[in-house]
This record gives sequence, C-alpha cells and structure tokens, in this order.
Amino acid sequence: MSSRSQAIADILTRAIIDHRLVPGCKLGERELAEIFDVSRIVVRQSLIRLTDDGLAQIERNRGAFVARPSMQEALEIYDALTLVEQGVAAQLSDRLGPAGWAELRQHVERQRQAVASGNDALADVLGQEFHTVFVRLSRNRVMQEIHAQLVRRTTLLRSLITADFDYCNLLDDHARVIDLLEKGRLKPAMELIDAHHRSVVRGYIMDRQVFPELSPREALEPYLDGKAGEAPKPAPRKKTGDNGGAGAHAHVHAAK
Amino acid sequence: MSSRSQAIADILTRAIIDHRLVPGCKLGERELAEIFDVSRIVVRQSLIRLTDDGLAQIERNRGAFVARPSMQEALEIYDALTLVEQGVAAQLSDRLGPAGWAELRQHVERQRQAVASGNDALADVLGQEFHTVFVRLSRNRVMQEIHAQLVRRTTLLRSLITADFDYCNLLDDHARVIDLLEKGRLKPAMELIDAHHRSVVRGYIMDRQVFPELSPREALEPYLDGKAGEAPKPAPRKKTGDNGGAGAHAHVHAAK
DNA sequence: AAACACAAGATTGGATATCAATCAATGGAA
DNA sequence: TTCCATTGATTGATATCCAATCTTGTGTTT
Repeated sequence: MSSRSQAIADILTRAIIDHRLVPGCKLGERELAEIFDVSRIVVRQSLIRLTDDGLAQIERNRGAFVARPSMQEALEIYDALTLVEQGVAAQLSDRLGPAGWAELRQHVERQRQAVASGNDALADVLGQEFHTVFVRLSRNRVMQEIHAQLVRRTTLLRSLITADFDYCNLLDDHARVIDLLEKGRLKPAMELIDAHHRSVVRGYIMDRQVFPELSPREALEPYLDGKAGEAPKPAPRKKTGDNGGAGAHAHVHAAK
Repeated sequence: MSSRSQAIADILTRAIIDHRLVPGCKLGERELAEIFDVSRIVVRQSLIRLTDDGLAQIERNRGAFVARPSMQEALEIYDALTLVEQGVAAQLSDRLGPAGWAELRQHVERQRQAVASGNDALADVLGQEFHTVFVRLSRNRVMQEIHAQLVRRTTLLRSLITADFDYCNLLDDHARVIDLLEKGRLKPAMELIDAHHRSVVRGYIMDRQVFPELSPREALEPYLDGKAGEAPKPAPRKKTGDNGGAGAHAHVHAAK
C-alpha cells in the first residue's frame, strides 16, 4: 500500500518504542540498507520520516542517530502530553456518550484483569493504550496523530530513564479520571491527569542507558523475514533489579 | 546548514502558506527538480517532509499534491488549535511574568498601529504572529512546533475558503484574552479563545478555490535566484470583491 | 610521553542513468 | 457512443559514481 520507505520507517519506529534501538544508536545508511535489502536512498527517506517524528536526529555529514532528548525536552514532551490530554478531557466531559464511558471502563477492567492474572507485559501495553483510546474518543484524527507522536516520544524517553514508579496507582488514576469526568467534575480530573504524568516524570532520572545497546542488525532481526512478524516485542532490560524483564516498568507497590 | 531537501521543503511550505501553491496543485517531481535544479531524489525527500507536515499528500504511483483537506479535517485542525491554545493559556495565567504580558500587549499595539496606518498586509501578518508569540511564551519548544504546524495547516485552509469575517474583532479578541488571563479569569479567557477560532471557522465555506492556480514554476519563481529572496510574499487574490489584494482577509467591519 | 599535524579511510549528501510498475490518455473497434 | 487496448508519461526504486566532510590512525615535534 504505502511506500517502502514508510514501511521501513514503521519498523524502525517499532524497534525504537520497543527499546531495541536505544537513544544515541547510530543508524548508518549502508548498514540499514543491507539489513532491509534496499538501496541507501530508501533508507535515507525513512530516516527523514523518523526525524520529522522526533525519534531520530540527522547531523549533517555525520549521519542519523536515535534521538537522545535532553531532560529539558523530556519535561516539555510530558507537558505537551498533559496539555493535550487535559484538553481532550475537557471535550469529552461535555460530549462523550454512555458508550464512550463504557469503552473506557472496559479498557480499565481489561487491564485490571491482566494485572490480577500476572500478565505484566499485557498490562503494560494496555496501560499505554488507555491514553490512546482516551484521545481516540475525541473523534479528532488530527489530535490523535499529535498525541500518538507525543506518546511515541515518551516511550522513547523510557529508554533513558530508570522508571521505578508505582504502576498500580497509575491504573487507579485511569479509573478515577473516568469517574470524575463522567460526573462533570472537570477541574479535579484535569488536575489528576497532571498529577498522573508528574508521578511518572518524578521517577525519572536521566542518567545512563537503561536498555542494552544492540547493533541495528540484532535489534531489527525480529521484525524482518516473514511478512508481518509474529509479535516479537521483547524488551530485554539491562542491569535492573530484575523483575523478570516482563515489561518496561518496575511494579513496585508504594506503601505511600 | 541543513540539507538541501529541507531547504526546498521550506520554500514549498512558504509558497503554500503564501497561497501561491493552492490545494490540489500537482507537485511533479521532474518539474520541481528542474525548477530547483536538483535531482528528483532531493525533491522526493522534500515532498516526504511536506507530507509529514500535513501540507501535501502523496498518492502511490500518482505523485504528490498540495493537500486538499476536507471540511471535516478543517474543523479538526481548528479544534486542535483551540485545544492547544487553551492549554497554553491555562499555563500562562499561572506562570507568566510581567515581561511576558508586556510583550503580548506590545504585539497587539503594533498590530493596532498597522491597522490604523492602513498597512493591511502587515496587520495580517502580525495577527497571525500573535498566536505564535502567545505559544512561544509557554517556553515549550515541543508545544511550539506542534502549534506552528497547526497554524501552517490553518493557513493552507484559507486557500480553500472565502474568509469574510470581521477582522478587527479578532484584534480586540487578542487584547481581551490578555486582559482576562492577567486577571486570572481563566475560564472566560478560554471561552473567548474558543469563540475566536469559531468566529473564523464560521465564515468558512469550503467551496471553490479562492486563489488562482499557478503553475509550480510561476508560483515558485519569486523564491528562487538571489539567495534568500527579498520578501516576495504576494498572495494574488482571485475574483474576490477586490479590496486591493492586500492580504488574505476581507476587512469588513461587522455592524454587529 | 603528550600534543599537534597531516594523510588515509569511511560515510554522508547528492547526481545521473536506468528499469519496472502503474496510471492516464489516446485512439480504435463494436 | 461506449468499451477496450495500446501508448506515453510518471513514479518508485536501484546501481554507480563523485565531492565534501568527518573520523581515525599515524607520524612528527616539543
């Protein structure tokens, strides 16, 4: 359907948000061209797309690298995400019908079951997806695209960050936001959204690489070959305090 | 500094927001390559950038065209813009210092003088710029970039639209928003921002082309040759009820 | 040994030529 | 007139080549 450079950009994006390609990783044209078995030019076009999306940066005559956002930029991304979701919340509190609220509740319930059954990886994905579903209900595709881009960038940030925040509180936040909004209590809902994101950022310490640096060939291998790859989404953690490498977050229940 | 494809993308962007390249205009690779005296590949890269920015769309095996947003998409773009500016307003009402308010007031004053002295073209530019300055004060570059992209797309929309709204009311709106925000009256300020954009959209009738379709060669000619072109920003109107072709808007004082 | 300078190698940015696939348009046949 | 096929033009992509620039490694100088 779409061009090959778009397809390759999609794969690279996927590899980045799966933390297989970590910030700072060199994306050499020749190497990628060999990996995907296309010409350098197609690769270059893909890299341009990634750059426009904020996931890579091209330095003239030096090549492309997975973006390594500064702490400042990280904060700005989260601020922007908060702003967007608050705005969507304001719209939904007016306009959303019963079916919409039901969909949100159902999503939270699914995540809750995933947590209960110990499927941390699924719970993690669902937790991310909640924000996407939330924005989708605004029925504004432009807003959806902006939001999706911001989410991708926050996901990239987690490669740079030790995220030891309370994961289950976040799930509760989702449920509480729904409750507040449906009752028309917009202001506390917006404050909760802000706090929600702040609680994520608070745990952030931009220090070292959290995920191991793989060579592009290693990183991209699972996405190649058989058409649309099965579901190769392993995000091997580095020297974390373990947790089995289930997901991207540590699931520490804060006593607070 | 940056790549040639970026430079060409910038020129094309400029031509589009100057209404010299109108929606639907074919952007043939070979033709653009000749115009800019570069290879087709560089042109293709530029077109990819434009597409990622929402200003063009590439149809497989058919080529690139200046984007022709639907009415639905137009509304979504304005909704998104409203959402962003409301969010920024909420932030500024808390955080902005006296210098910031002064800068905003000064900007409005400059525009008022431009209107008073009959310099409609300048007034028009300043009117657009106000929104940009507003967002810049949030000191969030990510948000700035998102906003700038939305503004570009609204500017593109005006190529498709007969904009006969009251232009001076919009200026007053700017001043009033500043007043309300500085007094901490956030809610009315946000409602005014909403109304402000709605008053723009209300006058929109997506019908025919408002600006004449130039060939890419004609359209791009002013931007070429001498390094950074002087300031060739003529936006020749079509069969409008005249007004001298000063700017993109009709300056009708509504009796309302 | 440390610092500097320079040359070699590698990589990027870009040009050109070429080819297959697809779309558009023309023209002919029913 | 309508339908179909051939032709032409454009795009998507490749291979090859070249200049500019960056990196690296070596060698020299202090």
